Amino acid sequence: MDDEPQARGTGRAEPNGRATVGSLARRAGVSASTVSRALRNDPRISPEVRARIAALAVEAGYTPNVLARTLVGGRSGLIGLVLGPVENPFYAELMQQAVSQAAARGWRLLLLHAGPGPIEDATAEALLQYRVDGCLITSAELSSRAAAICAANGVPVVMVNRVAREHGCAVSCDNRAAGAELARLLVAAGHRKLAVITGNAATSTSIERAESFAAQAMAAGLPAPTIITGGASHAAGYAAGQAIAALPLAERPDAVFGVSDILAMGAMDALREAGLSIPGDISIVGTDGIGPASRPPYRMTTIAQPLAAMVGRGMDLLLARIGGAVLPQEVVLLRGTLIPRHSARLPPGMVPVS
Amino acid sequence: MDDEPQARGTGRAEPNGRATVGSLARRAGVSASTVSRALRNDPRISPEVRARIAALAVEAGYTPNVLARTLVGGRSGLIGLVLGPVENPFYAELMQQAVSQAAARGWRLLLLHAGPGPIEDATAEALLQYRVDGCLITSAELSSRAAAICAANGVPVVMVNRVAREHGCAVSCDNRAAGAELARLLVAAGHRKLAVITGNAATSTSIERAESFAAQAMAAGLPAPTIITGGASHAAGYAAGQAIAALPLAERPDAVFGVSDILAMGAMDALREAGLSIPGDISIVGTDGIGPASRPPYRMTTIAQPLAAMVGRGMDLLLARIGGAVLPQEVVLLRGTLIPRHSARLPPGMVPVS
DNA sequence: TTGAAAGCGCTACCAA
DNA sequence: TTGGTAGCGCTTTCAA
Repeated sequence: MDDEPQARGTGRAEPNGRATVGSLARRAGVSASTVSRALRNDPRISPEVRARIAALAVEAGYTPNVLARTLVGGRSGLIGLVLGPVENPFYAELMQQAVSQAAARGWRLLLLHAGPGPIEDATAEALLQYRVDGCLITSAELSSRAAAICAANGVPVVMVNRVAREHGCAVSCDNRAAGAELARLLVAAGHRKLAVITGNAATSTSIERAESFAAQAMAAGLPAPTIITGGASHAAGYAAGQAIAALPLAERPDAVFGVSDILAMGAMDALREAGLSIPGDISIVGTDGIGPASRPPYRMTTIAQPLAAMVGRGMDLLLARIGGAVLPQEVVLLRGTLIPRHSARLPPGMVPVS
Repeated sequence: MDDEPQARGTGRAEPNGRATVGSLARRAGVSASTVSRALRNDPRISPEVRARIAALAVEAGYTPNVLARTLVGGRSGLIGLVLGPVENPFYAELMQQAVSQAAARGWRLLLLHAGPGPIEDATAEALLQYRVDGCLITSAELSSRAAAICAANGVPVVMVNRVAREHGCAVSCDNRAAGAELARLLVAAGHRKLAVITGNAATSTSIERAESFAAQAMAAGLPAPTIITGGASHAAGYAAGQAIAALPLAERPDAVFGVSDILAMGAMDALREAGLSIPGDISIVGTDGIGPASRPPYRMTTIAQPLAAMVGRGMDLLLARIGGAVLPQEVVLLRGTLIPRHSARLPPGMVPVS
């Protein structure tokens, strides 16, 4: 293990490894406790001593060893991050938010998983091994093993864009409101035959959006929307679009709701390839508000999720529980924003963005 | 710290906190040393004892505290990850590769940065504070501060998709070969007036691709390609496309090389909006091989980077240096793969994919 | 084959 | 205002 020759970098002030509280104490002629306190700006340390130690620390290139600090009983400052398939830009955008907002709070992210499917068991262990203070989950599912680990060890969990079925808090877009709003929009625009492309069957997000969309359509007196099985990828949306294009004309919907933008984009690509014009022949709407959906080929009418706010609220929930406080599990629903664009025929008077 | 009411979840075997080597030792009636050795499968421990302790560990839900293990002198098992702007799916795809390949090697990723611009100084510190064993950088630039930190502290650094200017190893696609190959392709297809949309001016990736593209074009007897200033985003490509469309007809190129797919996609969107047909009026080619570039609206002719191999080689380089071994800095160039698609008129005999 | 002791770097408690 | 001591959880000599 350690018998390899240690090539400890170039001329650091500390000849033999990095500066420590101990080495600073020796050089300053004070005790380690004093150094520790001075470095943390403990008001009990005299200004002179504090300044001297601070200068010394800078000179020596001192960096506190967070691991040791954590060992003695504090927080690790680490948040476990679990991401869904980043083929969906939604997760990539969410990740970028998470990184910057975590940094703003002095936290670091331990990237545990990214991709489809649940966390592997071995990875879930890392969450304990590194003593993460909390966990931010955005994947389709927290593996039951990981969930058990968190629950059993008091690691707070917050799911973003998902409502947890078992353990933990959640921050989510108001998916029911979103589904209903899109249905109302399509109805008002004069559409009579709706279809919905479903997402991952196991996710609350997909279910809620699809259900409320259908319920609203029926409440408006339309027949139940045709249900097309989709998935979580562009490819799944594409396949769904092909299926729609293959429908006999009498059964073809005049408006389609893809429960996520990436899905709706796939469907749009397939429908256009089949020779249909959007929104001339068929209107398409999605949800999420991802960047690519706004670009010229798509100009997707969608409900944008308030991503920054969602991540922020998620971290608030985490922070409140990291102290060890026993708080009730909380579900926060944030309202999305309708962005009317050219992918759908719009109700009279509604003007598309851009 | 520990006097707060600990909501220690459900019936963990250890009533008061997590199981430790010490607690297992007490329960097994042996010393901590023995437990430590047994858990690490030290051959000196008798099979019976080892089995007994292993069983006990499982029963108690024991997880080693990596932080403590690191403290005593070992590796942290942490790799710092620095990502560029994830608006470019290339970085998102790279991240997914990095996560799975790191996990396969028993490493975890500390996500330090994601987005445009260099790491903030405060973030760079984290890399020392958490004692990362190495660093994987894919951002436009390692801030000079972060570079200095790594160099001064013997933290191995590998840049992926970038050739480091100062410190560290690099794994990159053979960008010169890629640029030249695309130029040859366009020339062979009969194009006479080429243009190139440049990327971030500071990155080796962009410079190499653009330079070799231009050199090859001129070597084939064409005039120097028009240089259009681009950037790193779809928006930058879009602006470049608008600039091209605004050119007087006599100056308009008949083929455009965007040094990255995302850039080329933006340009294509703008050119189409300006009423030009692709590849009828203008051929467009890119580089990277990102997923969205293969979809119907784009069908981008591109050179795909061998992402998995690049990440793998990057981790190899890191691994070799993490022991502390003093190895020369190494630059690994991997060859990309041409994927001819419909965004460009192709040379006779070359058939587009899909 | 096992145990005792020391120490990694840091903070907290109790004295002074 | 400062120092001494102990201990977080683990590994690793050195002894037995």
